[in-house]
Amino acid sequence: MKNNVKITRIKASITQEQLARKVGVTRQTIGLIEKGEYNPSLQLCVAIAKELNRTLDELFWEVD
Amino acid sequence: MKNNVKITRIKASITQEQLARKVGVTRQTIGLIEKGEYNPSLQLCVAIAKELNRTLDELFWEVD
DNA sequence: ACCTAATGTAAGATATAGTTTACATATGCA
DNA sequence: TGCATATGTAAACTATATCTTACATTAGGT
Repeated sequence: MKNNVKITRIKASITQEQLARKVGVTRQTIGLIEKGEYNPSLQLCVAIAKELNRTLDELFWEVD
Repeated sequence: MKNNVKITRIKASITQEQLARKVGVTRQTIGLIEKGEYNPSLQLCVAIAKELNRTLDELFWEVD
């Protein structure tokens, strides 16, 4: 479940905590997704993408 | 959780059962995803997209 | 009308995403 | 050095995606 969330979030200059609040999950959940240790729900992926002004493909499609 | 899975699957001329087997879930799961009643995992979305020769965005991004 | 394949749907069980709480560590700044 | 913010991580809990089994319905073909 590798993805571009971490690099994109850092470019956007927001913390895990801020992103988590915006998309309605906890900081830990964002941390685990960034590490690729979770298989997040589609709904959450969409929320994260919108918050970071990206699309699903940009964050989650064929990373690596 | 509206999406383009059903229309894309039908265009590809395969049944729910066939798609389900290919991506490793049951027919019921595909049926509920097509109805928009599930919030599928990213992993499953990716598997479905690849099987239907589409990307995440084409099947799940800003449908409607 | 009959038969078959495809789909809709529902109840109970299981796996795992996501939460909560808590503590440790790293980093920048006064 | 000391403090505050950001992040890593872990255990126990809760919510829900997904499975299993089962039956009903629909549509196409003969």
